Amino acid sequence: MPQVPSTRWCPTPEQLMILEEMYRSGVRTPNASQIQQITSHLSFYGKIEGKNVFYWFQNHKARDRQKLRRRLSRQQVQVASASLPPHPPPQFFPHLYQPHNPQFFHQGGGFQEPRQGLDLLRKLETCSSRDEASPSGTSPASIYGCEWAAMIREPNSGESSMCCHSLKTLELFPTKSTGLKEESSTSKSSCSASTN
Amino acid sequence: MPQVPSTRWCPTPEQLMILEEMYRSGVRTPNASQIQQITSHLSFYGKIEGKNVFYWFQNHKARDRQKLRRRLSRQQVQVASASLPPHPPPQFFPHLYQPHNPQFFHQGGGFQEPRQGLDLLRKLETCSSRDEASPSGTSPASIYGCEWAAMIREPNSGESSMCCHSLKTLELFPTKSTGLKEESSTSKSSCSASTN
DNA sequence: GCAAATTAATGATTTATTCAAG
DNA sequence: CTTGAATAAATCATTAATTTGC
Repeated sequence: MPQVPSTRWCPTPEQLMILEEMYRSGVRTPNASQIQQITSHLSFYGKIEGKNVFYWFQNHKARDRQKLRRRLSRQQVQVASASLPPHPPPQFFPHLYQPHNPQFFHQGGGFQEPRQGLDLLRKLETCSSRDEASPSGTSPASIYGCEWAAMIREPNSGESSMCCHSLKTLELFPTKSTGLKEESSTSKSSCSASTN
Repeated sequence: MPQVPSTRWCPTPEQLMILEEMYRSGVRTPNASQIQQITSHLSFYGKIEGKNVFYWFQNHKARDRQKLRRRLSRQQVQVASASLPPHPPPQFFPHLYQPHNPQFFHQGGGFQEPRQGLDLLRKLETCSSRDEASPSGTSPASIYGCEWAAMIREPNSGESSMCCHSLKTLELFPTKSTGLKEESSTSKSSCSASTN
């Protein structure tokens, strides 16, 4: 018997076919129960574990996003180079997100990812607009009492003079434009957004 | 047409670079005037507000500490495991799979389902659906065994049977192995014989 | 034709973000 | 401010495609 039987799962064509079909149907992040069932089902076509299903969806989703992002990024670069905006608007990718397929696992009315961390970006910057219902210290509104809050309360005073960036402390940081990876301007900053 | 201009700040690579450089230089908790200056400087590279800077340093500092703590913890674990096994490493949570964990009981209840993930993964590992046992020591999580299977069991959905491949929902994926459909979409179907 | 060498895909891990609760 | 939970992003690692010299 082979000493190194198999270090990793290798999906059979049937398994792959089914997984892709599910993905096309909108499955993105199956929960434990779903993974369990999928695994059971796919095990009919070959050895498979729950983690394989989990990883598959994770990777497939990620690489799908990656593909899209790269595509958009390229477009963005073209547009940006043509206009060269002062601040490149973070390009998000409003893309795939499961249209709650009723085909798969009637749970919770078809929703699978009720609150995927997609609209996560919404919160930080909008803190001022949702400060009302803040129970206590958790909301950003609570820190508005800090000294720095006074500063940001006056966007005008700041923005009008936002142009001068010659500061003693900041001088120390040469604006060396380090080569970012790919994805152009959205590499590390990971303006990860996804739409629900 | 900037579709939904994302309500929160997304640092540009330049901004991020500068912030990180400042952090490396020792900046941790800038006061209002410092934040003001930083904001002014960074606004050259993109839209930004004082609160963004404030939050960034706050979070970055926190995560840095966390990182350090984690690293130290890991080292200690290694040393401890080599010498004495006083108690399970702090990274592990023996009670993770407790059946009363509310996370896994929302599926049928019309509740929004919280995120899943690491915990789930932990459970998924080393839970083979076929006969062959996982090669000992391949994954770092063989410690959990198949606990996840028990965990994800739904209390009242009635579909907790994972033994049969024919699941009502999965029936929808016709296992038609009509030997075809190998088009461009499955160009990645590596492995196995009948690929393309 | 064939294997060693190289490259492309992709499974599996690790790390970083994010939100929410404490 | 801290910590837990759940990803998503980044990365590592292995397998399959393919290229290449013979």
